[in-house]
Amino acid sequence: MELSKNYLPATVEEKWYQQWMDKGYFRSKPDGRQPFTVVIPPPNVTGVLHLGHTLNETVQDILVRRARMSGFNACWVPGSDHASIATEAKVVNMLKQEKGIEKSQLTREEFLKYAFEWKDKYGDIIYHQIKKLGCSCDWDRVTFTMDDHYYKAVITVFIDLYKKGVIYRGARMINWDPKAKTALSDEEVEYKDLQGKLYHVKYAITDAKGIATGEYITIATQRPETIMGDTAICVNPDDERYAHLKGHFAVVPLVNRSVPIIFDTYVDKEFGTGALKVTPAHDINDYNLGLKHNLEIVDTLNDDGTLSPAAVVFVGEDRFIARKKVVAALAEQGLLVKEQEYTTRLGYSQRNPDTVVEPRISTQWFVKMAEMAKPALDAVVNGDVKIHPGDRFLATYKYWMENVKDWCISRQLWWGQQIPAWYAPDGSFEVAATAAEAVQQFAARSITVSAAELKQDEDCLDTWFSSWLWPMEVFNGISQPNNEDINYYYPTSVLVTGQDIIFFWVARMIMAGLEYKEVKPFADVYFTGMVRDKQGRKMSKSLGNSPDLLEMIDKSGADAVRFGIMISSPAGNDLLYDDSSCEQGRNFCNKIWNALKLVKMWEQRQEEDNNAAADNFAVKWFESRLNEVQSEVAALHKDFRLSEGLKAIYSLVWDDFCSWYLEWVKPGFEQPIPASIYRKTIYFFEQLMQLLHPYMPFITEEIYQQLTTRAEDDSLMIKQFTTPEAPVHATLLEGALAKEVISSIRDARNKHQIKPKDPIVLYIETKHDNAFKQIENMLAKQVNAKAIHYVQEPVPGCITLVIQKDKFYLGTETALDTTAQKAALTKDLEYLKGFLASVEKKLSNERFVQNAKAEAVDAERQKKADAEAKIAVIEESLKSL
RNA sequence: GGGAGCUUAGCUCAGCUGGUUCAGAGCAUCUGCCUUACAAGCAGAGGGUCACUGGUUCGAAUCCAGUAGCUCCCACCA
Repeated sequence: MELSKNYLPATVEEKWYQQWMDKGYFRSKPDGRQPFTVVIPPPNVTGVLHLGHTLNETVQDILVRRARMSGFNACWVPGSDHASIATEAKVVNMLKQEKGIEKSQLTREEFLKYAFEWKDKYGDIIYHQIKKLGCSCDWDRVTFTMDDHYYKAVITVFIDLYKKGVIYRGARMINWDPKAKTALSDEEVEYKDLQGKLYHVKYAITDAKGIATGEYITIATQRPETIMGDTAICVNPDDERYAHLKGHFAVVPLVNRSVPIIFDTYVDKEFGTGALKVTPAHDINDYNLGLKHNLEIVDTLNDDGTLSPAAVVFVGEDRFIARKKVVAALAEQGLLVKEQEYTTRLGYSQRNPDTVVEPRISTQWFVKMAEMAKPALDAVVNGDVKIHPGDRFLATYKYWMENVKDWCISRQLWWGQQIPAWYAPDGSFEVAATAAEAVQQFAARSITVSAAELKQDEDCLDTWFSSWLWPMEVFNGISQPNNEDINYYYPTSVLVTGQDIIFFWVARMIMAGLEYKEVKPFADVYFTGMVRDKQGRKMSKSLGNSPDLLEMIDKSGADAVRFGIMISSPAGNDLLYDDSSCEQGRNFCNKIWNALKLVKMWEQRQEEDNNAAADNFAVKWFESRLNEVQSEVAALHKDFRLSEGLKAIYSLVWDDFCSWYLEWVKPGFEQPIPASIYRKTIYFFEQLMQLLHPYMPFITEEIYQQLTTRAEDDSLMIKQFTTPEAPVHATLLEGALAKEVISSIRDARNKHQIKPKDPIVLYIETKHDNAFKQIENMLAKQVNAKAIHYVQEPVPGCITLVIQKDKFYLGTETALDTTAQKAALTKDLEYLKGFLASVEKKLSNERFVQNAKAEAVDAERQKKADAEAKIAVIEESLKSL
């Protein structure tokens, strides 16, 4: 069969993925082997694969494939996350834009119907993309966080934790997203620095009887629209400026409400005016002050961020418009003292990045974290769960776990697991899986209600409250404890994820795993970096700098994309994406393809021989290089240094195999090749493809199948690695010498401008003729020599080279510049003399000889001897010039 | 305000337990080649006082301290 000029990935990739699927190679069932389990970090169900995923999935596939080829029963579970808030927002948007329906017009059931339709329509897109990438997931195990069994597991855990007293319901200051109209957890708030204004506003003072003293107190605030919610003015008790105001009151402008002046050391005398307005309903600090001083709470905002009737003025206005109006009104009444530029930090909703989060008091459900955090912290500190790379995140993890706050898990959304709390008409509630169970629980408290009277909590649970069960529930580990799968596959082997969700997800999975299985959920965590563009910016839709993955694959092939992403992504570092890396990957594929074409040309030209390979220096040299890199890659994998592993393989294939080995064993034009060498070459090629397979699965399988006829069930994907033999260093030297001789002669030719087509005559002055005689033909071809002679003394009129302890004379028709030659040799000589001097200096330093390790001293002595010998040779050559 | 990390060729990074065969790799650049596997290629080359300043040591890119710059995380100062 004629092989195409260039490698064409499209058909190859399609073909092999289908075959692997058909043969069931991705499937895993518990058996006698050791499992290697990976659960995918579930992408959002309605999302599309971006470069960040691509990096993650590629890393996972490399680990899984290598494990599968190393005797493990590899199981990679794919799936997706219902992504409560993000998906609900998308569905709401879609309904509005496509059908003109507002969410408020729908019942919960109607809305969920639309949401599931949406999921059915778009949910598979991301799986297609993962398949395109070549990922070897077990597609029979696809899990979705809203699957029935998963839903049940989440509810079970909620009820269990409630019964244990870990989950509670209460009114607390939480972060409110006025756009999504839901509570958020602290982790879902992202802070950004902003240029804002600090408004100085004066409040009239009245005495204890409410009579104006004519005095004013000036406070500073960034949020004048909240003054209607003020319930006190606070000053530092040590502040002499305000000491006389004890027992006095201040009048809140615009609403003319009288509020007490209170004293607390919390207030910084130096900041602003030293007087603080206290608005317990809209600021966490004020809330805490309010609790301490028993202040009234006046909530002046609606859930959509507009002013509520409690604000009295500007009711119904958006908070930011109200701010302007309040400022104008204050100015008009002469109460605005001044405006000051001020840099501040505002919290934004992670899922609605343009929406400023509002601190708000609200009744929500919380998980007590302190208790659960302890064992999860220990697991990481004592190395039961290892974080890679290194301990870069250990400090952060520790800090977070030691200062963890309770987790707000209720969301005022419909897309998610509905909270299993049942309220009786009197407002009391029971937590139970069903209304019927709740009725019984009420009965146990002597409250008689019927199921029909009970109302289930309207809220649903935070997405992360389902994802933290992921490593267990993908194997039904919560919904059906002790089933065969969970017992076999859990704990998983390694978790590959982005460092940005260490608290959202990683830490909480460790907590849940320890709570419900009493075993950590994974042995290793591998953090990949952020994907950035060439300018170092994060990839984002709004910047439009996120390339389309499918386009990339269409253009260069999945292998090339995988290569590009891995080669530019050192362990844990940010990935700076650049088209040129994928191009490098594509070029690499083409290189491999062409090596195949070359080798295939020899197939019909084999000539039976007497095992020439056994004695061939090129074969021996490459074999030891191969072994060396095989061991190196294995070692690198243990540390998750995948990018370095790929680099090593790349260089082995391109430089050692293609540039040196194949050139060395390549027969002349239409000449035969010794069969033993041909067989060795095929074997090497196969080994290379196997080593590379986890990184670039498609092309390696294709080459493997092309190299020779294979049995029906012979696939590189499941071919097991054999243990590499110990490297043979002796033969390495010979190869290394040959490389050096060839490169040096080529360099000399270049420097003396000898045209590539002009042959030279090569004279070799050496003590070991035999070594060179064996490689004579190859050498002649590699440096374009028409003849090789062995001499005992310098040949006049030639270019002289000294390589190790041998001398080479290049005879040429081209006119030579002896001065240049002399200059070159002199340069070498100077370097060597300098080198020798430093070695001698070191050796003459008694303290070095006494204190340094014996090997170090010996090494220096050896260096000295070598340098001296070489200097002698060069001096001799110079003389003869 | 607290913590962590980074600073090595134009760019992205290796360099583990300190020793001038460790100052490296890839990409980029330059030179010469359409040599019958590959121009998506081949053969070569140039390029860095290892951020700065001290210290430890016989010896430091490598260990320690300080300085500067960058990045990230955390934090309730209006």
